[in-house]
This record gives sequence, structure tokens and C-alpha cells, in this order.
Amino acid sequence: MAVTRQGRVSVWVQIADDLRAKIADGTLGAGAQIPTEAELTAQYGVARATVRQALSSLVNEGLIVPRAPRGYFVRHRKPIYYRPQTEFRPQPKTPEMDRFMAEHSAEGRKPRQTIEVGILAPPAVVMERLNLSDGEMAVVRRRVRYLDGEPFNLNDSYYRLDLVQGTEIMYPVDIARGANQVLAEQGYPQVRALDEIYVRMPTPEEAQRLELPPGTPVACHICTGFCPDGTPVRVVVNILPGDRHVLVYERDGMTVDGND
Amino acid sequence: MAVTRQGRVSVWVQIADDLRAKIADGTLGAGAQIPTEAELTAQYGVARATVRQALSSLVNEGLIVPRAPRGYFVRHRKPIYYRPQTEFRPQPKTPEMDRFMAEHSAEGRKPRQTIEVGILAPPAVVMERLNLSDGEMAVVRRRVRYLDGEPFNLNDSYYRLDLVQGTEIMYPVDIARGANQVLAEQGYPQVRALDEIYVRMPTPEEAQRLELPPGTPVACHICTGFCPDGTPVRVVVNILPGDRHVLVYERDGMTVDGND
DNA sequence: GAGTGGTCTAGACCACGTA
DNA sequence: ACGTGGTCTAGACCACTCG
Repeated sequence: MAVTRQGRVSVWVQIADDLRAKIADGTLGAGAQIPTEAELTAQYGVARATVRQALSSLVNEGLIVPRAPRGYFVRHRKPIYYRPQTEFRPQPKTPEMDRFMAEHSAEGRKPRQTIEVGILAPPAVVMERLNLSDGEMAVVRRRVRYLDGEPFNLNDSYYRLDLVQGTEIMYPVDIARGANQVLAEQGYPQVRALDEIYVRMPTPEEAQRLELPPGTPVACHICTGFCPDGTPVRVVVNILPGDRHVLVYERDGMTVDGND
Repeated sequence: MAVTRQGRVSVWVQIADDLRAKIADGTLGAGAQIPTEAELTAQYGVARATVRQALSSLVNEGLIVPRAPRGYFVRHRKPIYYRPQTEFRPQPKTPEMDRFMAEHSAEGRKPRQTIEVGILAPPAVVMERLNLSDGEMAVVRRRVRYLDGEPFNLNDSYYRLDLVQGTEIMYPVDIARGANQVLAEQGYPQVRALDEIYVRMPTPEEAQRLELPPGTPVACHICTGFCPDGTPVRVVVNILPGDRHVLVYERDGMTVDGND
């Protein structure tokens, strides 16, 4: 495949299109090594920087991943983890950790999670939802959840400091009866929740904590829990890497609508 | 802010971090212009390519957008469109177009959609779900939906050619009673659906059709509709740009679970 | 016409893993 | 020791928009 400098399509785009086609049609299958930068430079007769621009565009599309000093490789579509439809519906009440652990243990995976606790001025997104003013502090319980040794998601729960002062929530240990039970015992049972889900690129910090390859977007799921009187008492920020999650829903026993 | 060549952090990362911090703390607010490449080159005392690498990393994070030959600008967090919780639940049966049009007209937006129809060998993802063998063709109805003139999502519906041959589905017109009604009249009512949602970077074609700025991931929502006998008759591939959609769910009247 | 980002070239040195 | 990608430099020409 030759490139041309005459058209309005830049050379690096032609190279990227060429490689993308080879990945799409299986000429370069999952896990295969892309020709080295030196080889591509010779093959297309261009400067190294031009080849690198083509490669970096494929990296940012999530198609390939650089593994210096080995080479570039076609990205594996990872074994995909399904989340059941119960995700955004009422849940059976279970002790903390158990839902994540039990669900995935049953599937033969090895779940694990780390917990850190801190007191800090929360990010704006959390402040708004907890009705905190500038300077007010919150308690955060940060979890990183792993499956088979690979980071699977981030789960940061924020609480108003005044509501959890002195409770187990402030210590980095599993709470067998669940953090929500502790909140309820303090007089703040949660009876309503608002879930917001959107999609974006990860921050560098998120990419590091989740060991994300470049070109991997995340779904951000923010859950706000409310007391009966409408006070928000808890905000959970859940970060789901796009290459490790597929949400699956089933709709049954009805006429399926045509518009989505 | 000065850069150093001694640390293990590369210069372009330091520049990117510096600019990212200025965006985060509002020094560079939404819509603000970033200093030009020439200015940054002088300011940090580095080569242009180094500045460009820092800028391109911010572009790929979706933080800034280049608008040649004007400059780089902090990306607007667009006015956000909410999708109601009915999204993945049984829908009131409405004529085709009406749900999308009615929902958004009610919110004071101007919805519009284009429809193209084609016969083609569908992508692998669709072939698997329609149980098509190599070479079998499908009918696709491709919609681009716009709100206030901006592309909002892609909605491609695939049908087995043998099931819709000769019906209105093969013509690029609105079908008042809905494409599913037509299928039902042909003897293929849909009574079950499987929804799969995941997150990835757009293909170049999707980015073009949706006019996506670089650094914008998409949610891919694949809906497969089944007959009572289990035959898949219809696959809808829905592409939702991450910068234009927030899904919102409410959970009510229960004790909120602690694990997401 | 001046200034912008977009593209491309031709070099250089480095850290790192593998052979 | 060698080859890999990662980083950085110093140039060049272009198309485009704006004043």
C-alpha cells in the first residue's frame, strides 16, 4: 500500500487507515505485533515522526497499545465482564463487600478490594451533591476493586463529615453490616437514590489507579443517596473502564419499542 | 511555572499538568483560549514539538479542542441532555419518530432526523446477533438524530433481508405505525430484547457523522429484538456521544444498597 | 499580510528488556 | 550489545482565517 502526497488526505492518515484496515480484516489479529516504527518508516518512505503520528492516532482509538521496548501490539478485546440487570434496580440488602465479592466469586473469578479512608475537601461534583459549602470537609472511602489481579473499577464513597464522625466509616476496614446500616443507626437512613451515568476520558490519576491503556474511556456513575427528609448523605463515584465492562439488560414479555 | 529536565517526569507531561491545573482551577475557564503554541514554546523554553505533545495529550483527554487557525480552546461542558429512566424499561408504544421527537420537543429543543436505507453485508457484531452466515445480506435503516442542529446520536437498525423484502422498511421514509408493527404484520412480533451497553472510542466514520471533537468517547448500545420462537429479527446499534448524554435513573422507596 | 495550527523532515540521545 | 519505543530539537512549508 503506497501513500500519496498529492491528495488532501495527509500521509499519516493514509498510514493509519491502512493499518486500521489490516486490523479490521484480521491481517493483524488480536495480540499481533505491528511492524516496528523503523519498518514502517522504510515501508512507506516517510519520516519517523509521520509514522509515529499514525500510530498514536491508533493508540488513542484504543486499537493498539505500545509496549516499549518491545513494539506495538493489536489490543486484546479483553474477556468481558457482564453486569447483571439488577445494577440500577433495588438490590437485595447484603453486607458490605458481599455483592461484589459473591457475584464474581460465583463466576470463578478472584475478587479483591483495597480500602483507603481520608478526610478532605471533596471535588466540586461531590460538594454540589452533598450540599457542602467551600471549605467543608467530607470523609471518603476509596476502594479499588480487582478481578483476577486486574483493576476492575474505582468506587469512592463520600460522606458528610458531621454525620459519620466517630463511626466505623472513618476506619479503613470492611464494615460487615454495611456502611449504609451505620448511617441508618446514626439517624440517616437512605430511602432514595439518584444515579447519573456518563462517559468521558479518564483523568491521569484514574488511568494510573486502574492501569488503563491509553485510548480507554470510562463510564462515570455517580450515585447520590438521600434521607427521608431529602438530605443527601452519601455520594458514590464509580469509575468503570470501558474495556472491562459491558452492561447487559433483558427486557421481556412485552412488545419491544422501535425507537432505540 | 518552570519545567525541569532532571526529574523522571518528561517535560511535556509537566507542561500538560501545568495547563490541566489551570483549567481545573478556573484560571483557564470554559471557552478560554490557551496560549498559542508559539507563546508556550517561548514560555517554557522548549521546542514546538514538545509543546504540541502536551497539547495533544489534553486534546485526547477531551479537555481542550484545537480550532485552526484560531488557537486551542478549553472545551465547553455542553448543555447536557438527560435521558429518562424509562430508557431501558418497557416503553409506551408510540409511532416511529414520535418518542425521540416528542420527548425533546417538550423540552424546547428542535429535534430532526435523517434516514438512509441500504442493503449490505452487515458488520460482524450484527451478523452474530442476527444469526447471519457469511455473504447473507441485511437491510439497514440509518438514522442521524439532531437536536438544535447538532448531531445527537446514531441509530442504525438492521433487519434480515428475507423478513422485510418488499415492505416499507426498505424505503427511506418515516413509518408512522413503527417498523416493529410492520415486522409484526409480517409474522415476526418482537416480545423480548437484549440490551448491551459498553464504552469505547468512536471509529473515524462515527466521529465524522457525529461531528465529534477529538477526545470524545461514545457509549455503544446494541439492542437485539426476538420473536416468540427466539429468532432474532432486528438489531439496533445506537451510538451515544459522551459529551452529549447523561443517563439519569431514580431509585425510590427502598433502602439503598451500599455497594455501587 | 500576519499569525495560527497542520504536516513533514532529519537528526539526536535515552531507558529498558531481551538475547 | 542491540533494537525498541520515548523524548526532544530545529528547522521547513502549507492552508486557512482574520484584520
